[in-house]
Amino acid sequence: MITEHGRAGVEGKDLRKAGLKVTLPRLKILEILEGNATRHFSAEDIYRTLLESNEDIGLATVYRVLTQFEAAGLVKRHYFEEGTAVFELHQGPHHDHIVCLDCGWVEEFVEPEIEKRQTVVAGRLGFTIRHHSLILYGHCQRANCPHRRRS
Amino acid sequence: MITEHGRAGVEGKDLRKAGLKVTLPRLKILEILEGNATRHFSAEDIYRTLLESNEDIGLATVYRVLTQFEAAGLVKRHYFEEGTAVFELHQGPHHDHIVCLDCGWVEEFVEPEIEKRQTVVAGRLGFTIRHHSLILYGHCQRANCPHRRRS
DNA sequence: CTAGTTGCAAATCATTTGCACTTGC
DNA sequence: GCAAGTGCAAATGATTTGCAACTAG
Repeated sequence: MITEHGRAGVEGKDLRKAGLKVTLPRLKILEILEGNATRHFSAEDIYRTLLESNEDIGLATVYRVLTQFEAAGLVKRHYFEEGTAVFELHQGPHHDHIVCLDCGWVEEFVEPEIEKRQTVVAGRLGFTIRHHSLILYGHCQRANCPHRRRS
Repeated sequence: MITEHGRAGVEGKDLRKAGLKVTLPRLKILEILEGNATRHFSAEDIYRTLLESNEDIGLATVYRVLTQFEAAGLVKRHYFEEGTAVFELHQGPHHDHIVCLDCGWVEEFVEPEIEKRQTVVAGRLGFTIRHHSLILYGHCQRANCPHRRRS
């Protein structure tokens, strides 16, 4: 169950393990989340992709499934600055994100020193960290990125 | 114009400087934002406080004013995980936040090494950073914090 | 069989907008 | 006086929920 991307794929058995029935909508949504180029989707993104594949799955189901996946730990939900939640398959180690303000492209990264310092800071302030959200916003250099100006 | 908190207060002249008329709603909202204990508010928080002070100011105005303040650089808008935006007077140097999952208490902190590493990471990935959002979520140790259990 | 799922429409929540009525300068 | 500002109600956009019909196990 190692996919061609070198990532462990998620499938039926994982759903069952999470106490969820293996249904077509769930499998299709998982399939999309496994994504090729992109690994970060809004509910709307997924819904649109399903429509394009001529799947008859409602937007409400997409939301319900994603929320259940999140509860089961299969998916992570992020709140980037565009106001709509973004979902990502929760596999591999923890990482943070950098988002391109021009084209929406998302890169993942890990910086151990940053992680470490977060714990130190929290301790200094008398907090016990449960999780965190670090998102960098900037401009990427991808060829197809439209360098739109924004203030 | 140094307040008793040792922070430079924002007042009428700052509004004018931003090209905004000095009106009662704007002054009242500024006053709330200057806050004592708390410095982070949702639009609803501010609206509620206004009602308690028997001010006849609509929620729509609160949103409009906060958005204008943000555009003028007087206020910063944050997206914490509760789905509603949080506003903070934009004074003093940049800082990040740590939020208590139990009581919603917000602390600010600065960690130069983290800031520095962010720039390095961005460079490594070919991004130019415009801004970032680092929020730690955990449990504080304040006496009045209700240590509610969550998963 | 039957509890868990789904699609659809209606409901909710946060935030924005249209409009006629004020008010600062 | 008049453009800018405001209150209220209605509109919007994202997400959730009620419910009757439908399937996985």
